[in-house]
Amino acid sequence: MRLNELLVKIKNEFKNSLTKLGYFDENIDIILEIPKDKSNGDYSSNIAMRYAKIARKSPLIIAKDIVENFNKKDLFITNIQVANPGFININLDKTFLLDTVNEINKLGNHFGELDEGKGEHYNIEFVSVNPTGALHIGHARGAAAGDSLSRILKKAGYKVTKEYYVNDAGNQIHNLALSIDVRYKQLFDVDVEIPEDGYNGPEIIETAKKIKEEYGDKYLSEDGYEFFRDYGVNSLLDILKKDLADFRVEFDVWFSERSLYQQNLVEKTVDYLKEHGFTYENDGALWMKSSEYDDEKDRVIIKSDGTYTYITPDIAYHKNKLDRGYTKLIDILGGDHHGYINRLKAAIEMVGGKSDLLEIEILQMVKVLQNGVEVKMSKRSGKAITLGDLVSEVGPDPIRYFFAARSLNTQMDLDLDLAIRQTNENPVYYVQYAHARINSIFETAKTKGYSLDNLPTKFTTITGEKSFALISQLVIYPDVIKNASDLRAPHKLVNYINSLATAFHSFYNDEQVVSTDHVKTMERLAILNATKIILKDALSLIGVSAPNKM
RNA sequence: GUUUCGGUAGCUCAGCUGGAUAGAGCAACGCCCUUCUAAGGCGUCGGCCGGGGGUUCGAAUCCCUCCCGGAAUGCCA
Repeated sequence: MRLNELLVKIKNEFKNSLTKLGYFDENIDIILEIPKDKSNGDYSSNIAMRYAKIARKSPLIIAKDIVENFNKKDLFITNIQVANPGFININLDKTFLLDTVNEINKLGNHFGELDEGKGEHYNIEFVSVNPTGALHIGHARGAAAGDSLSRILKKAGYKVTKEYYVNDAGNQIHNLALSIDVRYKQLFDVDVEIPEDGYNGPEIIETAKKIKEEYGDKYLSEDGYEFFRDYGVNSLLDILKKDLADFRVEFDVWFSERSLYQQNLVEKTVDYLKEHGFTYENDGALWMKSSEYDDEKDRVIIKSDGTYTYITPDIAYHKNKLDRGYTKLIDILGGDHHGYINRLKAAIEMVGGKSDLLEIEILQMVKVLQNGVEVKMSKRSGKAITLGDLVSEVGPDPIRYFFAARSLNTQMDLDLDLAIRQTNENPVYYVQYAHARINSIFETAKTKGYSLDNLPTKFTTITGEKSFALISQLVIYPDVIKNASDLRAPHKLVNYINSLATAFHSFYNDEQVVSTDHVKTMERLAILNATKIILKDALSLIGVSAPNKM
């Protein structure tokens, strides 16, 4: 029997006991939680306190009554008792927990997979940075968050499509083309300057150089605007893809904004809005009535000069996503986009979707510090610290871990000096070290003639407090997945990984694993094998590697 | 002004779907390597949980209000 089944049975027995007492009320959930302090038992219920009002008795008396009517038979309960001010604390037969070790060793990295998303297909859009320059550190947070969240949702049983919306049409691409044009001409000593809204990043110069190498001075004499634009988009997209891949972030779909125009989807969407009476003209522009759907005001979708605003193709894009049949759209956007939420949701409703089909997760800004001073990130100026540089310097692990460790809606400071430092000040090494240490124990065991092939499934020598502290961490892994998935909170997983690593390190200092006692050694190896599986799997969900050696 | 995120240990942050003495990492200090990796363990120090009201048996957590900081408030993207 699995732990979850046992907990359900225990809850049922609480229900029985309450029914016998004549208190039971369906509206009050019976909750079992794991107390912070182990001396309060393995599980604890506040049920007596919650019934105090209904029963009109003191929680302590109710708790006593519940316990007296509680039938412990076949519930693996070694102790059940009442504590002030009315908690009911339960201790489970410790050996029961050991079954989870067997389950992990049997299922491997499939342990913790849930069945939450039956029939659901999520589309999760993130990064979606314009292809006008390299990714900088600020963008890395979105990449890390979206990717980690996707992995967690998949683990929880959801079907997930990761998507990047490529803004390859519109004004910024126009500026990109002009910027490349200037850089190209400068390579031939033509006296031209980057326009005011142009891009100054080194990638632009690199792109111009590549064009010069391949095509020589061809575009000095003929107009290269369209060529520069298309070449630039492709070239910069390649850079983005590589930087993301190095950061262990891959996308299933790269969706081109321009493809919307090619299929007339933007025009059709505008027509749809017009036909359904969601628009009106004013001051020579076309407005949508978003204020009728929780947006603070109406928004222009066709400017008086006849061009679209930023949101117009984006509405067509989101309609397209809905048409593709996803059951939920998750957009991960930067903190500067929060004013965008309501107008996009309004638009979703106008094109026929329910507003809760679209879920927008806002990432707060990252303040980057170097030598204790804030560094401003700007793609226009080209002065930003790029993700690619950072990853090639320290690898993806510290950065992925750092971003995953914070909840999405906290404004965080990134201390570059600390991120780069490869010492114990950097918390990622603490958890990776746990994994490497386990592997090292396995190596030692092998040289002493032990094999991991036939791990024991019965345990007779596991008694230490640290052992059970470690095992109880393993046991809750599926709950952590569910929680992180439900709350869209990758950092919950990081907290867990940390606790697991702590439990292991503590165990390590307390128990000698490899010894001449065959039974003791094999049983400990079995627990560590399970620990290693979970550590590695949990780290993989946040895109961090689990090295065997450090 | 409005919207929104935040204010918890010296620093960076968890805890916020109400629970038992408020946690972690780093920093500081002290112990622990003839035995599986000391990037480790164990311990000490450190807190009006921004202020004030309220709800509750119980509030860092929920409600109201005020203060402080960031972000957004474009026919930019």
